[in-house]
Amino acid sequence: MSGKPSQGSSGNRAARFAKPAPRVRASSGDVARRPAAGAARDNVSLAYEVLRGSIISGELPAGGRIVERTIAARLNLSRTPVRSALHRLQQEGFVEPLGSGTDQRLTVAPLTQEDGRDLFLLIGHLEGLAARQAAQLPGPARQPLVRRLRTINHDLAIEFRKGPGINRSYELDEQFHRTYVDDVAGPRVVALHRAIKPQIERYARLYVSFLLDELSLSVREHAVIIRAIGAGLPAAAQRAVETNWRNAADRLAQAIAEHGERGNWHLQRPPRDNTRRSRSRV
Amino acid sequence: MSGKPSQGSSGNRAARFAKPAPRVRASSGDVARRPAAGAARDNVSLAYEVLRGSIISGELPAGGRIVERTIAARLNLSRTPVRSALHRLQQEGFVEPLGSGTDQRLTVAPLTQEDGRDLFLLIGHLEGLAARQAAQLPGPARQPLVRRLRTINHDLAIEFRKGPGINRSYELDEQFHRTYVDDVAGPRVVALHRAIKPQIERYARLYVSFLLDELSLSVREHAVIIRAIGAGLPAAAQRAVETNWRNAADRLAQAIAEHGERGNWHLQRPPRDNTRRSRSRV
DNA sequence: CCGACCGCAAGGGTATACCATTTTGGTACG
DNA sequence: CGTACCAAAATGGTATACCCTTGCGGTCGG
Repeated sequence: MSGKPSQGSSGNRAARFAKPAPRVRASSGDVARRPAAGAARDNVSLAYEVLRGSIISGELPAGGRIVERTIAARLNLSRTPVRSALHRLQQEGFVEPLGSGTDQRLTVAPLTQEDGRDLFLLIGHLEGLAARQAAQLPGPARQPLVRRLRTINHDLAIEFRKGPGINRSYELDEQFHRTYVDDVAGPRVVALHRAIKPQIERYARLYVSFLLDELSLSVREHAVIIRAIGAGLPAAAQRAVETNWRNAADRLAQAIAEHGERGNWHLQRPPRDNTRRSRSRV
Repeated sequence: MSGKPSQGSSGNRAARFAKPAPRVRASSGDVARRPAAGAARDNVSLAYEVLRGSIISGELPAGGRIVERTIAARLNLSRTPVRSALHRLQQEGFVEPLGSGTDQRLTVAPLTQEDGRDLFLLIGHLEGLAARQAAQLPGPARQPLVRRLRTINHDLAIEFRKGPGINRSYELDEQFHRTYVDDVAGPRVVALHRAIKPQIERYARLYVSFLLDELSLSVREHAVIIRAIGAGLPAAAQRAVETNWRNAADRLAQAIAEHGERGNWHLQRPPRDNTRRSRSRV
């Protein structure tokens, strides 16, 4: 996730207009120089994805301020799509308003022990619902699913035996859970899951060591999940998934307690905005 | 609001560069007549609430098209806040895009059997999480909660004995569930609940008779919930709540099966009586 | 020396103008 | 009479200019 993804790649036509210095002065007049107004259909998605990625990766530090204009300039977009993206991120919980009521100063949501716990539990229950429904599928539809789950969990186990192959483990775990959620849950649950789950990665990245520990234990718990789904036991499947996540939540809470929280202490400032200098006049 | 003097710029490309307008700095003459620019702080909230209310009440029919400009005109706002509100509603599921891929035509989300079921189950599991946490509260904090729940459920029972006092029953049921969610669940769960729960009312309004039937049965199920929370049994509390909602979901599915779905006939055009005839030329 | 006032800049909200795309309805041609 | 093409309008996306509130720092008076 390099800092400047704006140019080229993925057909972003809007970026074709390189404008490093947003010193827009001269002609407020008109459109003549505007690159493309309604060109790209998904500039808002672009902004959304870039921002989300930056938050997840930690490039935008937890607790740090987020400024529409700055982001817009960085992405070479206007504030409008950026604003939309920020609203969405706010609703999903990646970003949260800081100031008092009327003032909507945005910040990157901090990573706290309590929030982490809520988050993990929430995901656990979302996935619990999916697992229950998976176990209720008719046999013919259930068996392929179970097979896929088994394969993934098997790979996960192998990954651990191979040693500290870090990243792939996380991805496999994610894939495991996604498998029974995306295929069987209703669109609402899937959408919710897709919106919320990535936030777990924020915590995961910070406490990798603990996470890995947790993951290796998960292999066993996954087996329980698979068995319950395979046997068509909804309650057991749900319980197994929820337990899996509850354990993870406990682990995370412990890790945070030891390592401290991030971003809960609002002091961050990117060194970039040191434009204070010009003020000495008056 | 119909005084729209600015004749569309549809065809006059030539006239565009009649105005170089290199200055425009000091005198903002042509814009000054605007009544209130940043006057109200929460026009977007206003739009959001009005729209949500209209959707819930059925004033905006399920499956009907939603048009930014129309709404904006109706509310005497510009498209910007309306757009924000619509995005939010879309994310929450009140509104959904219809057209093909790139085209983002918005419609009021239809009420289908499947969606209704998913919705009820989802809420059930969300509240199940809350109930579990409620049962895990320390005794001193749990008892007042239990007392409140008992009172509400008691009122609900009375309401039924009084006869067909319709609306209050629904409200009491809602209050019952809100009581253990808002007080004990984490902010994430509460926010989610607040965003999603109102959508249930859309279904409730359509199938009132079935809902009332269901509600009268709920009194007994609520008692089970109260007992479980009071006794501090997380698993039982969770199960009771989920069962409550699962039953409701079954009832709803049955009701929809009998009465038919609303808004699923994907055919544009709610009323056709509108002003269409500006096209008289040609 | 400390506290209150003033003023500027920062930052989010709103209105508006423009654009691209898709839909639609009509007309002309087969 | 049906179909294909064309033009207008409908509709959502984007950029931009302006507004208002708030926070912060400096200056001035007690």
